[in-house]
Amino acid sequence: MASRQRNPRGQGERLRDDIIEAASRLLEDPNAHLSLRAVAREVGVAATSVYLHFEDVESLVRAVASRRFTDLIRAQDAASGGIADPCDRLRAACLMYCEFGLANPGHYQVTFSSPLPVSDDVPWDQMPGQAAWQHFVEAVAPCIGKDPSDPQAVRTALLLWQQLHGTVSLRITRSRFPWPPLAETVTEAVNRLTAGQAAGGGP
Amino acid sequence: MASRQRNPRGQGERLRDDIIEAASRLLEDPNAHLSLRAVAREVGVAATSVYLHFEDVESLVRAVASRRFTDLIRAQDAASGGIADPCDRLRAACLMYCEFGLANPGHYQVTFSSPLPVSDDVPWDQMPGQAAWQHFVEAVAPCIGKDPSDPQAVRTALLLWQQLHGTVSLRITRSRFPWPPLAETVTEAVNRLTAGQAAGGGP
DNA sequence: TGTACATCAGTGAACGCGCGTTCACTGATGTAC
DNA sequence: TGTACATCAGTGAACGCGCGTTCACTGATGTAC
Repeated sequence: MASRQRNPRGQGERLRDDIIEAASRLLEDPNAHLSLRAVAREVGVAATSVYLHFEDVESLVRAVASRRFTDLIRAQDAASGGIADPCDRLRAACLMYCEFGLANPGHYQVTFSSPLPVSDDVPWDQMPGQAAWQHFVEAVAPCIGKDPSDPQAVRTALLLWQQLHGTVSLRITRSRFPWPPLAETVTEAVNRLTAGQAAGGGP
Repeated sequence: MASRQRNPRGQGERLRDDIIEAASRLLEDPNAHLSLRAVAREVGVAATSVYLHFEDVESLVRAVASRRFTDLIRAQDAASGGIADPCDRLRAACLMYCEFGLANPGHYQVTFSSPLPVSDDVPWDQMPGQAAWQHFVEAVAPCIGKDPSDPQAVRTALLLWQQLHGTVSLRITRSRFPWPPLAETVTEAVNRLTAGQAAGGGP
């Protein structure tokens, strides 16, 4: 904790990085209440030093969330990389989404379940999760034979996202419920929600 | 706040009720952190008096959650009461679930999004939400022509619950997302998730 | 009818703790002249 | 080559606050004899 030594001149930004990673570590615990002083302690630095890089705890949390979002995108790409069939790819990506969330419940809460404090004047398309959402729509579209800009692709992606989020979120907070195997649930959800969409008509 | 007067002899349990309702009021605000002292202040009572009825904040939260669950069941019944067609009934109940959650985001978080602190030896079927879940399965079953005990009815109910929870939870925490009208989403979700289930085969 | 005692429904002061935030300070490393 | 100054990367003491928890106490209402 106290073992940290001062960065050399010109490398002051490195503390910023250390703070984000320390906060991230503390947020691994779901139901953790992140405090500025706890983060400073974790880094091995005076409490006041956090102010040098972050205005408040909220902007720090936002920075953590942003990093974990890129992790998620990367994990999804890795999981669906070698798969040819677009629906198989989609199923793999969805399963990975859930597995990722359940393996990192604390970070999942930060990225999705918490209100993600963002000032009111930040437009939607500049928010942390925007890139991940776009990425997901692009994974859904080919499975139902649509263009990512097609409203039907967007609607299907929305339903799927809601389903996956519900799946992860409920399994985290209601761990005592007799849940069926994850892969089974995800496969069935994807099948039902994409069924009949390729033809062009609703159910 | 200080206007409260002592209950008459034999009516000591009334304070318990007041505490639950005060806590409930404070929990209307999502992202509120409930504190014992704040509850006591809200009731108009000394901080120590809360200990007379609750061991800690967690058991108090559990009591609040339990009440809000019965509200939810009642609201669903009210919404789907006069409807004959079982699928129309189900859609109405689902829509009410979402509307209820979005109208009371704080209470929704307490009942579903928080880990609902319950000691490890309480079996699932004695947990606060169990009755609501059973009730929901019974609403889903007739729409797909199954018995509530049929595994397929349970599976469908599970997917629907996950879908609804995802819908509510994401709309609460990601209010800036360009969400489509709620009724549209719910209708489409129910249709897709129940489609083809009556016949007896999966997709 | 009187009185001692028990019970009930709370109160109020005090404690130590971690928190966010402020303020003036420090000490190493560069830069101008 | 020396020296004054500026900048950088932090530090450390202090503040007031709300919190959970403890402890002994209070004062009205009943009950036994």
